Amino acid sequence: MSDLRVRFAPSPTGYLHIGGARTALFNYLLAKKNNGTFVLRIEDTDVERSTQESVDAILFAMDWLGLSYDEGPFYQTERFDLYKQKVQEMLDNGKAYRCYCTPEELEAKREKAMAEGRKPKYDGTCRNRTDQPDAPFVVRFKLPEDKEETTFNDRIKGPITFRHEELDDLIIQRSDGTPTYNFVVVIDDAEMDINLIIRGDDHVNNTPRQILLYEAMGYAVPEFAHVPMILGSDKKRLSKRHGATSVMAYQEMGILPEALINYLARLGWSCGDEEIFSMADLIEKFSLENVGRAAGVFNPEKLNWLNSHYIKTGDVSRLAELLKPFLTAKGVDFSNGPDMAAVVKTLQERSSTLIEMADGAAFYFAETIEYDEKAREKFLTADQADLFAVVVEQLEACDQFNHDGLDRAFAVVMEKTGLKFGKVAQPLRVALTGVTASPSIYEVLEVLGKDRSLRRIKAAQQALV
RNA sequence: GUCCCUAUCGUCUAGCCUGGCCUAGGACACCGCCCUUUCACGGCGGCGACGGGGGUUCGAAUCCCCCUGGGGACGCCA
Repeated sequence: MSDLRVRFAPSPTGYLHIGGARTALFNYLLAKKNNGTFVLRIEDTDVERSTQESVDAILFAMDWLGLSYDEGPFYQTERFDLYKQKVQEMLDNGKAYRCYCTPEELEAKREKAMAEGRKPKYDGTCRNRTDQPDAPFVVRFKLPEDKEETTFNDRIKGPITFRHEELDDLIIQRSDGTPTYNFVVVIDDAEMDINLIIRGDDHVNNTPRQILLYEAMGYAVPEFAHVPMILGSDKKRLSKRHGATSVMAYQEMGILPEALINYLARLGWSCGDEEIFSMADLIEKFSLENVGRAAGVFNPEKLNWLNSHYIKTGDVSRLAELLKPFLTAKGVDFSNGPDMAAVVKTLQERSSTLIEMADGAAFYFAETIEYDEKAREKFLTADQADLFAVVVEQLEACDQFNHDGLDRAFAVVMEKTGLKFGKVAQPLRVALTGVTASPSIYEVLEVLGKDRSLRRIKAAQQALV
């Protein structure tokens, strides 16, 4: 096989969908694995619905995911001359014809066919007409009649055969003169030397006609690999009502790109019992042979689990940077707070998203602690006065505000008060964080630092109920 | 409706091609126990599937057929 050339060809009519991201990922992976070329092409022949904002959003999302392309982005709207020329050639050599049927007529026939239980197909009304009325027309591809069926060997699904009687003469040029998807996709994939087309399952029905178009235009037919769709929890095609479908929505939810990549790759593909894959692992191990043939249900819990894994094992300073926008979004001013990296370290094992981490980190930066009412009633009571007095005394005397130093200080506190550590820790936790769940007390004290910690404890002494 | 695809725990899946190693393995979720200064992490254990029916075979999750379920397509969208 010649050098592998694959492509991702989104239509810019919205954000990058996670289904699209997955087919982009599979293309990218295979290209990298085989030292091939990954082409990005923007399918914007539907000028009505295509927008520059969508193009930007898609490019941005691909960049966030780390899916870089080797060629492109190519825009189909910039290639209309080529398509025009191809349409003319088709017309000239009798492989296409003008059709003057109106959309209304076609719609009526479609409905009639459906009602009668037949597959709606164009009936060929204009197929053999020779006149050229002065009326709007579309150009249709004349379905070749020399074969009864078309078969292709899908790299994922195996051999698939369509009887030509299921097909009809498809429109390759609209009445406004613009070319249609099924036509340009063939021209572009052929002209860009794409030899393996990896795309969504929903395109298998288009494949036989596209193959016929390749043949009609004298192009080599590429290989196809149709990846199954992603479904929602009700096994319906994944859509907004199942939750977020946009790649960038996951970023906003505090998901790391490597977690999304890992999740998307494992949805419908596997490698033994392995679950954790870096991009490098995927490039090394991915193969079409191990892609499943059935549609898969999107499972946010597993994505979250992967995300918690990547947060747990992620680089601290990177996470610190990623966390900042989430803190800002919460209205947390971290300009004078404790060291962000130190904060992150205490939260890595207890956060499954950056949102959770931001929630857990907010108390570090608070000017004054707002106590959870229940926590205050339980732990900041007047009978804790003696305990807090001893704690303040010992922490003020503590000259090493780290684990060992604090351990020595609290040994004294426990001895003087006769309390077990648990009885000391909880009231102190509420004093320092306002709530009953937080990173360990030593970590909190150390990250907060001596001054900030003492200020909070003293404030709590004033707030005892 | 017609055509195409598809079918292992609730979900993602291993196993299927090259039948016996499968009293079907892993992961998420869930439950329990342990660890423990809280919450988590972690460790251990549990729950839980070959859609149904026919074949072929000494033997089928694995091969064949039918049924059923699910998805997709049927556009002057892509």
